[in-house]
Amino acid sequence: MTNSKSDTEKVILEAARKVFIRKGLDGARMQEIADEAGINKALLHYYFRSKEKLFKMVFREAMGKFFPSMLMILGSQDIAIEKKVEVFIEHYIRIIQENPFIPSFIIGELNKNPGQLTEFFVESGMDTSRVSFIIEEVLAKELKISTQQARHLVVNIIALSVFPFVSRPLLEKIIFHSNKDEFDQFVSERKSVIMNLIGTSIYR
Amino acid sequence: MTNSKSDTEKVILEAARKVFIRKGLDGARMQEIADEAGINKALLHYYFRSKEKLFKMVFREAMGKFFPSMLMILGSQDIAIEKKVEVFIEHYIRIIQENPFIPSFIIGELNKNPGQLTEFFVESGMDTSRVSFIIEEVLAKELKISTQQARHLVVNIIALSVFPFVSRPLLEKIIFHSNKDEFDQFVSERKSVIMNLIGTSIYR
DNA sequence: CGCTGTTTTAACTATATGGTTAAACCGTAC
DNA sequence: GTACGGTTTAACCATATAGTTAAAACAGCG
Repeated sequence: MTNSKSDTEKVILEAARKVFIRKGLDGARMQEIADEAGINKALLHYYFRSKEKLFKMVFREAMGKFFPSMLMILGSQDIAIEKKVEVFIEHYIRIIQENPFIPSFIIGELNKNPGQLTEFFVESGMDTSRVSFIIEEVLAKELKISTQQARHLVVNIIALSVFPFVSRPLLEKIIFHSNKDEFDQFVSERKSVIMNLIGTSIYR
Repeated sequence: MTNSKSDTEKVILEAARKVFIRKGLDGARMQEIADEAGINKALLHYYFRSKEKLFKMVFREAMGKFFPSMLMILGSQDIAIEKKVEVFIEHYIRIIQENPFIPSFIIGELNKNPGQLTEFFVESGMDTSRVSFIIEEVLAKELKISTQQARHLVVNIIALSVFPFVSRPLLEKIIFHSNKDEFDQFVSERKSVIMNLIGTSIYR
């Protein structure tokens, strides 16, 4: 058996992450998570009380991989805005590549339970006024564009970065004829494609 | 009771569409679909055999809303390519606005069962070689760009069109402070933002 | 060692779920 | 009216599921 309480919690969380992210809340089974963790199912309840509480932790953690660091990059004061956008794109694509299933997981679960899941995330400390500040006072000001244009910019970057991953099964099948190497090549080009596209809109 | 077999099938399909698209395969309950349809649950099995078969029909139908018409628009021979891209973007955004939950549904379900769901769609008649033809022989040729660039273009258009909808709960909360009117205003601007962005990359 | 608190286990529970069954009902044709 | 095939219903069923329970096992301390 594991050495201590914190190890068991960790083992459970790791297993839950794997299972929830691929199966979603409804599709995941507590026994499956227990099997993945190599523990007795009753421990899930002992440590986390319920399936939903366990899911909440995994969901918040998943969200937390994507948003806070974006604030840090765009909010930093010692880099030129164009460079910040570049680093942001680079960073974003890298995070997605390291966690390719998380965007689909978030999108799918949000569709099923938008209200509560958004609250889970906001509760976790997401500072929405900080986001607005970054968009209005940093992006818009430094790029000399309107707040709304800055919003569009952020959404465009995220959209262009995320989409190939969330639609991967389809793109591979339909456009790349199940050729994974070609798809991977396509993905490796995304950074420069996005930079060019976004770059022209910033400089225009 | 309904008048005939075809009415009962229709009523079931409509109810199943509503429930599956919001709850997904695992989250939807057969009793819930029966309640939504106002029929006895056993009829679901009588007409459609199983939950999965019913889901398959709904999934294929949902996919069918998004892809075939894109081929028609881009494949038509009597419009200038730039106009075709414009009509494509316009059409795509309109379809999404009319079916705002479908993209999230597709993305979420694909994450859970990529192999089989992709097959469901391909089985339904999606002509992947026709897609390649459109990308290579129409888009790439007419725009005088490489096949790979044409692929990026299609993915960019879809990404920019779809993303605000799949991330709506979050965007509304984080960027628009739950102001639905502002979000709707933002969405209404997407067409022109996307056209400008894509337009500059086409003409560059 | 005994005690206490914590962790883990195996068995159990109440309820839900997708699916089945048999009979009742309906519409049509003779 | 009867017979027949198709549709619908209410009850039922086998299994799965999240969660509970009580006891065993463990760890640390005096």
